[in-house]
Amino acid sequence: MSSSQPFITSSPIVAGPRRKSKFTFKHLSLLSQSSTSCPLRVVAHIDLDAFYAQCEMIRLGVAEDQPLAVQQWQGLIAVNYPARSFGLNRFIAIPEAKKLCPQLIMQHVATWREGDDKWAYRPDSSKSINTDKVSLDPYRLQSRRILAVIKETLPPAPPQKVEKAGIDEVFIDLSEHVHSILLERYPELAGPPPYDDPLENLPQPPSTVLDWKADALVDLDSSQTEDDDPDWDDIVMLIGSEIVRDVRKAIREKLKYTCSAGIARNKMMAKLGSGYKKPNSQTVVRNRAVQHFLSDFKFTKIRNLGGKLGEQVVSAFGTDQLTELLTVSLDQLKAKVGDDTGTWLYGVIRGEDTSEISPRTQIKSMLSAKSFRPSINSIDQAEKWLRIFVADIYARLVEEGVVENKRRPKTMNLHHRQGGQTRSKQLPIPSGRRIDEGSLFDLAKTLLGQVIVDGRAWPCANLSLSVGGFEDGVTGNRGIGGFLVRGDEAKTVNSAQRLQNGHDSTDEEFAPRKRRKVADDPNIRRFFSKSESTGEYEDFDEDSGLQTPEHNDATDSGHQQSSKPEQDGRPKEQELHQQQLETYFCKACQRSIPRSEEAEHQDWHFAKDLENEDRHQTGSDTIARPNSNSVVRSKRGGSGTMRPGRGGKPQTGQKKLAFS
DNA sequence: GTGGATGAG
DNA sequence: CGCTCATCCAC
Repeated sequence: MSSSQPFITSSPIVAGPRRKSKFTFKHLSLLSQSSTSCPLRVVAHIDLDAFYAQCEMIRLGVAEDQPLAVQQWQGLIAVNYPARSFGLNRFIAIPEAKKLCPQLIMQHVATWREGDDKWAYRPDSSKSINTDKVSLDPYRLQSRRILAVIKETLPPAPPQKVEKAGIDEVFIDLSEHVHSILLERYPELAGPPPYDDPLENLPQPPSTVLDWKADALVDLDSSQTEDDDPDWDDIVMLIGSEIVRDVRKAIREKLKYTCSAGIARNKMMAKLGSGYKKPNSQTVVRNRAVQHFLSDFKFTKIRNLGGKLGEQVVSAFGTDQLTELLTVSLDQLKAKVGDDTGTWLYGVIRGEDTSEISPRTQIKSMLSAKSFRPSINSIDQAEKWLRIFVADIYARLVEEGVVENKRRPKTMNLHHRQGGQTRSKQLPIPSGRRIDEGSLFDLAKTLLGQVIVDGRAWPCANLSLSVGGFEDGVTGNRGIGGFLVRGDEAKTVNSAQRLQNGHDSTDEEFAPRKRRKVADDPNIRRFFSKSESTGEYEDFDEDSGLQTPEHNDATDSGHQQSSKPEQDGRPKEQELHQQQLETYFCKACQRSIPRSEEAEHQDWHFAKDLENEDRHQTGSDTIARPNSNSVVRSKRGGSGTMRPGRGGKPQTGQKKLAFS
């Protein structure tokens, strides 16, 4: 804990130049609404340290100071921090890595293998590139567990503004939470503004020492040191930092993972902040430090400027230094990259970013793909891989709650690459019918046929299968029996859609399912439990949609077994079948329940699950709607802020009114 | 809605 | 690097 020095110290407040805060009661109100244009906004970015490597360390029970890397075929895809101190990184060749760090532990990722119906960690996987495809499922599972801990650590009040930005990172909008803590702590802010004028400035904060604990603080520009008194924007950052510290602590204590975090006024700055000091540290970027902090970066490090757009800007202005771009006028920027992108760029290099934290934690598509080292040359070969892709995707669909009709993908897509050419075809997944491996595989085969009809399809260097267009299943939760169904377009459930006894079977309906909604993720309870799939393409029994082939319960301790890196015999098929008749497998509990107790058990869940809805966000709709990144800030003159266009082509930004 | 491209991790 | 995911755009 090399704590850094507090940056803001007490100022004895004698006839300060300013008796009032520069923020107003209106700003405070905007904070409570998580307005993206609020100057007191607090956003956090949390990033797991070398995530895949940590997953493997924890799974295998490797000591924290042991160098470990995660291997995929002949490359490394993650390197933990102890290993990095030997000079290792992701792009280093394996013999090189061993030379630099002889004690390096290398763990290959889990793989799917033809003829097997589960992914597994296999001792020979790195030599099996021709028969295996990698599975990231273990990491997805861990990611869900972590997300769940984050959510349960934060106030429950829906909507929780947590955005999953990747398998190992999230953004959190802390504004509302910070606001409530602020009012508790400083009751003088709670009253109505003087003269009931929201534009009245807030009182100045008490000039106490701000205790930043162990947080890293971004240095101030030397030109800014005079304006020393803490204002409310400093206080809210401090509160945000305390919250984030609690979240990180919970992740650490409950799941053993370390992470780094950034706390700042918006997503961009929070993200830059989380990368400032790693591993296992958090960094506060106070508003007064933004410019100085940014000046150290190449603008190509900023999100959306890492690719062709960034290159375009570099070549247009002959520099990759952010500071130099600051001297470029808005009009010049617009002239080079278009109006919208130019406007976006002008703001972003000044630390402005009004993009929303969209409280979405669920994926929109899933994909299973493989590059073929020697290319493949026949339909036969292609179909073998399709079989594996389908098994992979189906297992993940099960995790998504698809068999319980919680969510459902609408389309399937097949991509095919031959040489430089990539072509794809897509088809709707027939509605009204249960999704199973057999139907998915048939669809995939159809797509394959469509892709290879015209033109040369061989040799094929890459195939990828994806499903997408997920629709929410039933989200409602009324109904004494807990029986719910969903029509194709039903987004919510009302009494008319509710069935008496759970088995109406119009052709257009999916098989009605009992409700079994678990917070977000039924699978998070089991550490590295394998996802299931039958491996065969037979239908489930119509009334046993909830059941899954039994897991091997031997490792189910709710926690990792450091002793068992490798898996694990699974039940024999016959036993499986027998078991399925007498029990059903409750994914929420991760255990088998006797048929006789099924109804009661379901009802118990039903009653239990009336909390967390991740669905409809009412949104802070005063300003912007979910997914709209664009909010106009009208500080003076009011310039629009928009997303950058793609490929240098600006896209229309939508404008929303702001305050002030 | 479809298919390609860009971008991030 | 190889694999996943998301978003946007022209059609």
